[in-house]
Amino acid sequence: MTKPSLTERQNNVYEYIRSYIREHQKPPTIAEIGAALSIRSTNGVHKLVVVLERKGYITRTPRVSRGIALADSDDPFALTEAPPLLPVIGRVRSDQPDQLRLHPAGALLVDPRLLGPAQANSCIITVAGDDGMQDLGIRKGDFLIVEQTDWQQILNGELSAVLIGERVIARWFDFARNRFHLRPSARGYTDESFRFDSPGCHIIGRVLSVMRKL
Amino acid sequence: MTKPSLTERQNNVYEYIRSYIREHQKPPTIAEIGAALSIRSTNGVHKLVVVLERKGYITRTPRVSRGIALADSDDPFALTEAPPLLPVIGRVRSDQPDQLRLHPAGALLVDPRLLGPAQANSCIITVAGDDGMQDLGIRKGDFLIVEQTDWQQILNGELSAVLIGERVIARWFDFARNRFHLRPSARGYTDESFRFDSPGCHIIGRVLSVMRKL
DNA sequence: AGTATAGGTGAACGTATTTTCACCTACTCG
DNA sequence: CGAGTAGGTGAAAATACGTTCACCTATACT
Repeated sequence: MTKPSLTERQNNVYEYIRSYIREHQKPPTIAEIGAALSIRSTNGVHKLVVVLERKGYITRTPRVSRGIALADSDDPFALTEAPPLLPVIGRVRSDQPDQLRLHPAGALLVDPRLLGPAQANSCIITVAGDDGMQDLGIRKGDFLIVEQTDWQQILNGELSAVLIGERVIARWFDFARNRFHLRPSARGYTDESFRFDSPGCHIIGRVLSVMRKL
Repeated sequence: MTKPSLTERQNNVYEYIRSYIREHQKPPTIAEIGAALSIRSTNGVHKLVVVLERKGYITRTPRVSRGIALADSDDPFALTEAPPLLPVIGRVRSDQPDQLRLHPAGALLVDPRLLGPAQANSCIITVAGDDGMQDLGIRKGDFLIVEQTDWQQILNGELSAVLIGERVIARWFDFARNRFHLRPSARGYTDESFRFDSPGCHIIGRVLSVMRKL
């Protein structure tokens, strides 16, 4: 898919945007482009920028300052293929599961292959809160890559991440007769079950991968 | 030149800025930081950001939108530095340990923090060849991030990756009386020991982290 | 008890930035 | 010629964004 060619003036703008991003690590404002190319009216720049977007050279976020991004996927300065940086979830109360993505305790870079078919923007990282899945090789403190899903989408027998109280635990998932049954794999832990609408228990999603720093 | 330490909240802000830049190729606005960390007043964010600047973690351009930049040029998340892509080692014979980095079976992107202080270019990824460290949560098939080192640099009691025959296994390392003692953690596996110059056994290095795709 | 520090709220203010409007100039093409 | 396109000026409107002010709540320290 080859893009429409640019006029000389359009190319000037495009090249300036690239060089500005390389130098400043952020896109220029409309006015900055104008100053660099001696265009006195921001409107003149605006029109050029609109054309660049229509021709597919850049993308823009309306009404956002510095809302220009390079579209060119094989451009070394574009944000293409930025490896997924997943938020590591800190302490969250199970009665506020919607705050899961807030208060991230940090973020970890992961290889997209650890996510399988899941979309990176629906994945988060939690910390295993107990040793209930020790026989599976999951230990307390391990990082769990979790695909956030509705509990309806988790199949019986899949490994799920569950928020109980303020901690996240991994368990085999089993839904029957209006109740979750959460089965551990380790001796010393017992099955627990909750009503699907229980306030003390929130199914976060499917566990995709495990990481541990020794 | 070590910087003053950050409070938890300050660190939240700093990490968010880093991840935002990584994802969007431009710094966040004050309001965006607030939204992400559930700070309703831009002033609350502003104060945190001012502290980050005073402590030397970021630099700012006054009154300019998205005027935040990471100060730390050797920051692992700076755009200039590519995230480490470690080779995944395929089958290698223990009598040819120097071919470890040849014929990689692939490569995985890892977060530099999983490496700890180790240099990325001395690290490789191997696949655990047995369940001898099951009690440590390492199972056959797991990816092991290994810092390649001389066996002399491994301390007794550290977890080592060892090439025996054609497979890599993880074991507790113990050197005494001119012999390696390799201790498993799982029942059903027995200690093995080798002379330090034994041809059938090659110490690859220290195990830093474990990853597993479920 | 008194004080300092970290972290907030909510509202106001001023500037930065994008967007739009009316109108202009030069060039190309049928 | 008449119409369309590219690129512009200048000004005004509409937000986005950074900064500041007054005041509040914890927690730690002396």
